[in-house]
Amino acid sequence: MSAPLISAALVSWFRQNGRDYPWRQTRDAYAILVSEIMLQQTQISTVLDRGYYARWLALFPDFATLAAASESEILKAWEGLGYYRRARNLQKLAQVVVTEHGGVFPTDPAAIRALPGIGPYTAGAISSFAYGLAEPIVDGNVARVLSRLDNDATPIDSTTGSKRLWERATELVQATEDPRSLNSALMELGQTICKPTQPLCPQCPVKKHCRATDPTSLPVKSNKTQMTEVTERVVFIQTAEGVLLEQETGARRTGLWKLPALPENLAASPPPVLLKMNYGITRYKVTLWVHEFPATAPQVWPDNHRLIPHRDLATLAMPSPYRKALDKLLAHSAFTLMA
DNA sequence: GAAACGTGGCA
DNA sequence: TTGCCAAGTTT
Repeated sequence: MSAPLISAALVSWFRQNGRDYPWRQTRDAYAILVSEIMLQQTQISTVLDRGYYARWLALFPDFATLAAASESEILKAWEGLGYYRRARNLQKLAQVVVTEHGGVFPTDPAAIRALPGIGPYTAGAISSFAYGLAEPIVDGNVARVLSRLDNDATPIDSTTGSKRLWERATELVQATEDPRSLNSALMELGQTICKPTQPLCPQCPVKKHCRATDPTSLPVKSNKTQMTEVTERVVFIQTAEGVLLEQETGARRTGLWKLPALPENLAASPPPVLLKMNYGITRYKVTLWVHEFPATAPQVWPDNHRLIPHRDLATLAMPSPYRKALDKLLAHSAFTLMA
């Protein structure tokens, strides 16, 4: 369909209705990059209202500072945002920019795409937002908008569907003199008008061009991963000196701290329960049991276990469920008052 | 190409 | 309370 007309209507709409976010007040590639990585699979309100974005830029104002930071500083600044690999990759990226690009972020889309943690969406976003290049973007919002516009029920997570979306996004962004506004408009339209459950079609700037007969039935997604229930048992061990924590070493939340796992030899007859919590992580529904640990059962803890002084607890990076559990446990603890 | 990877908000 | 969704990338 008529890409120039659709693009023009979107750009015009965005210029009048676009919201004023911090990352739209700058063309600094670093500041825009940080926003794009933080916002992956994460709501704007989380990033802004909880201070992550401003705090990160204050702690790590440029590539050189971020490249030289410690892993613990980075993880602490990211604590609560989830998908912690994003933070690691962001630092790797900063180190690559410093060592291989002379400290200057590349302007070539292919070079941007090659950086760690940068996929097709983020490469297009930075290319257009920071440099004004006519590079396409397809995120969850854009996929919804485009599939409705074309009334296309091809699953957006299929190869065919994805290819089609990127072609359409390319067509639209190349049909305007203002790629920055066009890409912003596509996302913001999905966010404010072309919403998942209650689209505001009467207010839509491209309703004349929209073929959707049943907007809420789109987009179609094929993959549905099954949730699995799991039980997790940990222990709360506290002395006057501090709390015993375990640093994760696996492939997931490596480097983050948690309550120590209940030793295998006690799993058969677990000690009394102090706290029970439910939380979800990716495809798992976890029931977390926090157990007492019998003083009569001395234990040699592996090397990744440390007795953390009370005053240092807040400086460590912990995944949200453990942070919440620890806060509750300490609220009822006599030692806390002494810390 | 499927699965893994966090978390908070909302219907 | 449960399920789905939100500016995706990596393996």
